[in-house]
Order: sequence, then structure tokens, then C-alpha cells
Amino acid sequence: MSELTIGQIAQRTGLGIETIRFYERKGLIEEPPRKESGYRQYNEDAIARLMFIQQAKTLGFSLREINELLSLRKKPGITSREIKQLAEAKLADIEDKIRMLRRMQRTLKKLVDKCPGHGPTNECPILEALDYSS
Amino acid sequence: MSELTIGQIAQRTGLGIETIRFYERKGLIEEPPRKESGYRQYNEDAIARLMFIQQAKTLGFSLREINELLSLRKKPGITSREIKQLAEAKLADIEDKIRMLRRMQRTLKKLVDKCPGHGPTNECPILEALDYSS
DNA sequence: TGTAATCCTGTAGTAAAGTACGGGGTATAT
DNA sequence: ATATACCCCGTACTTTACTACAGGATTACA
Repeated sequence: MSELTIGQIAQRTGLGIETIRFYERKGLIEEPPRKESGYRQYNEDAIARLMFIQQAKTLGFSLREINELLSLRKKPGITSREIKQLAEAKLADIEDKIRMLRRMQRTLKKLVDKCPGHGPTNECPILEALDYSS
Repeated sequence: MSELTIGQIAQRTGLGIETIRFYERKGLIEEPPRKESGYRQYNEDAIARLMFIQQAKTLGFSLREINELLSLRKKPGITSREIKQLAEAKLADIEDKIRMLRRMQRTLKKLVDKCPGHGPTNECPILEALDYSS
């Protein structure tokens, strides 16, 4: 298992070094072991975790929510039943989001199909009435 | 078409009055007509638009992106072709998000199924290794 | 062996998205 | 007609999530 510096994982995840340290302070990633020099030593798992965080962020989860997702089992005294319930709640969130996105997708697709892609702007009905009501 | 005050649409959308004025300043909703008193007069469309904004926010779109979505056709000098391209780009974003959510959903579902929902915590594998790599 | 790149901690600054006044006018219910 | 609730504008404060130093130690490499 190769050891990585913070600069290397920053490079590979596309995050900034400062951001990674920030996530560590926030408890999103755990403090890695250090060399004698004090330098942080990461492994590949850290990269996967950071990529997950990035992805969850683009999906509209806040750092707090991501932390909840990532640290369910670490809560002291939590029962297996509670973990399952929390996970199911997150799953419901995710399913809601998928439904909302599908609705946006359908609407936008319909409009893109109707837009000729040439000619006067007013013949392209996109967003004239984004169907946010349905 | 009934007229609504800012307080009424705040109530019906669950947003704060200040937030609605903030969105107006940001150009996310247009300035409504006013009574002689200066009071804003909204109609039902404003509610639908605000609800769309709320929804898009939970899906991880920034106000800037939402504004883009909502005002594609208002850009001066934009061509039908450009509108179509922008809309298609947004559609691609949406499809990406759906894919990411599906992946999270699959992973979480698998773990929920494995978790017995009772017994010792360490038999519930949820998030032991959230499969963020695949 | 020097020097440039990288790392450390800690603190401070920034952008986005609200949220909360303060001081004053308007609407409405008794 | 007078409280009380609601609205106006403008400004300032707050939270979240970074981002940027400053000052100093460490590592890499020519």
C-alpha cells in the first residue's frame, strides 16, 4: 500500500490541499498517520473517500449530511436498528432527488425536442413555461 | 387571477419574505407589479417559480445555475441554436446527477439489505466501505 | 549542499445564500 | 380611530464552505 502526501491526493482528486485539511478538521476524513516529520501519510482509500465527498456535494448534500452518511457506524451507542433507519432515510432522500431530476429531465427534453435549433428565438419554447408546477 | 402579497407567497412556499426579496434582487424572479402603496403583487406563477427554485437547490444547483436555467431565452441576442445547446448541456448535467444518485442508491440499498436491523452494531456493514470507488 | 518545492500550524479573508434589524409607511379589525 | 399586523428599503450580520497568507520545518534533486 503506497503512501501518499497531501499534495499527491490533492492532485489526484482535484481538490486543494487546504480543502483536504479543512475536511479533516470537519471530521469528514479521519486524521491520517504522520511521519516523524509531521507530514500526513494517506493511502488510496482516502482518495476514494474524497471522491465520494465531491460527488455527494454536486448532488446537493451538505458537508453535514455527507458526514452523517460517512460516519453512521461511528456514533457511540448507536444500535444496528438505528443505523438501518438512518440509512433508509438517506435512501429516501436519494430517491426523492432522483424523482425530481427525472421530472426536470423530462421537461427539458420535451423543450429541447421542440426547439428547432435555428431560426428566430421566439420559436424556441424552452423555458417559456418550465413545467415546475407538475 | 388572485393577487397575493409577499407574506402570502412566503407562507405558501415555505420561504422567508427576506429570501423572496433576495431572489428578486438576484434576478431569479422578476419584479412584480406594485400597488400604489408600493406593496408587491404576486400571482400564482410566482409560487410555481419559487417552488422550482427550491427544488433545484436541493438538487445541488447554485442560484447562478438556476438563473441560467430560468432565463435562457431572455439573453439579448441569443440564437435559437445557442438556447438549444445550453439546454442540452443542462440536460447532460441532470443525467450525470441521476447516474451518480443511482450509484449511491444501489450501494446504500445493498447495505441496508445486509444490515439485520438488530443485534450488535458490528454485524451491520453499512458504510464500512461505502462503495464510492465504483 | 544549497535551493526550490512541499509540508506544517494557525489565523484571516472571501463568496454564496441567506437572515435580521431599524426606521418608517400601509392595511385591517375592533 | 387606533392598535396590531404587514409591507417598504437599506444595511449589516451569519453560516457554510472554502481559500489565502505568514512564518517556519522538511524533502527532493541538481
